[in-house]
Amino acid sequence: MNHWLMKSEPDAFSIDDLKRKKREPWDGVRNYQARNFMRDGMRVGDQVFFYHSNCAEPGIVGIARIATDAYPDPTQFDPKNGHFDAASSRDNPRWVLVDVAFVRKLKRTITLKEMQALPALSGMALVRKGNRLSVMPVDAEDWRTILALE
DNA sequence: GCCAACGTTGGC
DNA sequence: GCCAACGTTGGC
Repeated sequence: MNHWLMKSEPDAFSIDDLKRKKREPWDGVRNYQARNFMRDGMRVGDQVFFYHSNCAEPGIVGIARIATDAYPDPTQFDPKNGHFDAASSRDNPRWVLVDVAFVRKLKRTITLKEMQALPALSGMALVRKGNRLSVMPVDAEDWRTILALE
């Protein structure tokens, strides 16, 4: 079982949105590294930290679960969609997504600030300066360390 | 294949 | 809203 972290801007899609909808296609990822993690790394049942970015208190707010294998992201084919990619085709889709299912909210937000302050997490991609990846793996040990903060 | 210009991400 | 970091694009 692998562990992951996925970022979302709460103004666009928050942990409460996922709780309400129970399950959601994680569309709009347009970064090759993030895509490759979804396509090649994720397996159904993997656990995910749901992270709120670009907001007043960035941090991990909940846990989700990978509900499907990767499949083509339909938004890349829709010219009216903000994530449309004219260079992609249905025969050879460039972008994929996975469905993500709600598991639970954390009792509190584990903030980016406190994770940055923990020496045990200094190796985590999330806390490295300039990190912009929206989908990333989380070590089993880091996963436990973070959950213990809750 | 280099690299400048440009666009985006995301913390602050 | 600012800006640092970083990915992508495209001219050469």
